[in-house]
Amino acid sequence: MSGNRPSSRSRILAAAAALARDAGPGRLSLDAVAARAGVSKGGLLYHFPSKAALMTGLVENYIAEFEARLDAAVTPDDSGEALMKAYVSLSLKSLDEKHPPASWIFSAMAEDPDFLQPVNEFRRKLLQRLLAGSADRTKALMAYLAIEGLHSLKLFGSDQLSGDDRNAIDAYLLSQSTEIPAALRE
Amino acid sequence: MSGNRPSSRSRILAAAAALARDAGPGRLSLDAVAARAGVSKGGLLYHFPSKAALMTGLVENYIAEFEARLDAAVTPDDSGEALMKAYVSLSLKSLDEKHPPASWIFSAMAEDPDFLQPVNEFRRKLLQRLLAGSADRTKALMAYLAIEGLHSLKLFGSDQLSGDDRNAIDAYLLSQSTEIPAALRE
DNA sequence: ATTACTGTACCGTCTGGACGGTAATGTCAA
DNA sequence: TTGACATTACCGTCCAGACGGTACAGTAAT
Repeated sequence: MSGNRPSSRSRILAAAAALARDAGPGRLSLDAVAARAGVSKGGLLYHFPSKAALMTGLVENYIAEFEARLDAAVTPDDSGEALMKAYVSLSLKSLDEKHPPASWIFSAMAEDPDFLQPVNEFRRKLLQRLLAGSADRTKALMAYLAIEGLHSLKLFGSDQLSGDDRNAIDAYLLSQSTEIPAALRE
Repeated sequence: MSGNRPSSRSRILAAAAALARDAGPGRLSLDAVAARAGVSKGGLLYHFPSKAALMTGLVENYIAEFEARLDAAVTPDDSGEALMKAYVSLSLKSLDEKHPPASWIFSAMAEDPDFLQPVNEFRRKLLQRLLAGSADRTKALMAYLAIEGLHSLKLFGSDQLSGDDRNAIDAYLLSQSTEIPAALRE
């Protein structure tokens, strides 16, 4: 779907994401995005004929990128647990990136919650795969939910966790996803 | 701060929350809120002189209500673990209510992320109390994060968890928060 | 007289989006 | 080789509508 143009289209997407982060989710106007991307409004509308199309583009871009990163980390020797490990470390790592998580989500949500449907479906399937390959379903679920919680905290800009606590959780999550016997703990 | 008027003020708050849920976070206009609350726009602005005041009202109302429910469930025999137990069961229960979580959060976020600062601070203090009274800090953190994750899923309208999985998580979380020795599991 | 509104009219700003250009590049037949 | 047309990738302007907020006159209960 997405071509190999490094230029305007992807610059617009990046500008939209950055703007949602910096200016607040409700300030994501086409004018502002165009200005930030160094494109005229007409130019923006050429690539994304409506604001809805921009949002869809953001969503699809996010899913594609996440999927690619996950696939790159796992390679089809897919041992079930390997996927979980990749997911955990990828998610944890993405939390600390300079453009942390998908803050444009709020903009999409504000525009219309339905835009997130593809994301939800993608995550649903992912969780399915994660659970299918896990020795302890409840533990896997807990790990998934905890990561979701970490993302949520970050997304809402809260500063609830101390660095030590965050490290402890990271270590716990990573160790959980690597254990082989799943019966001898502590 | 909030008085004992059962009438317009609280009706407006309820209408705003309902509208954010039904019409989408971005459709929360003063006109729409006034109409839904059965109040004229002038009347709305009498109680909340600006949209910002409305948002602040929503936030304060939420915190006050949550705090009251938590206090009601725990009574100052505060055994540390008792608070965690109350928090877990209260959170789990609130997930299944007909007006599930605070969906107006997205509206506040869209308006200005700073509106959520009081919420974040409240949660931060709560987490501190939760962790202070816990035997196993990492476990407590995991429980908190998992609940956060559950809320996040609900908030984003995703349908990722099957009923069985949700039940398993509920049971696990509840059992975790009730255990006394914290060493014999399974 | 004060409180708690209702109702109407209005204003300035912002926003999505439609629209009409236009310059550069490519395609293709004569 | 050249002229005719098509496509791509934009630019800049304009507009109708929505929105937050103001102003103010009126009303009904306390």
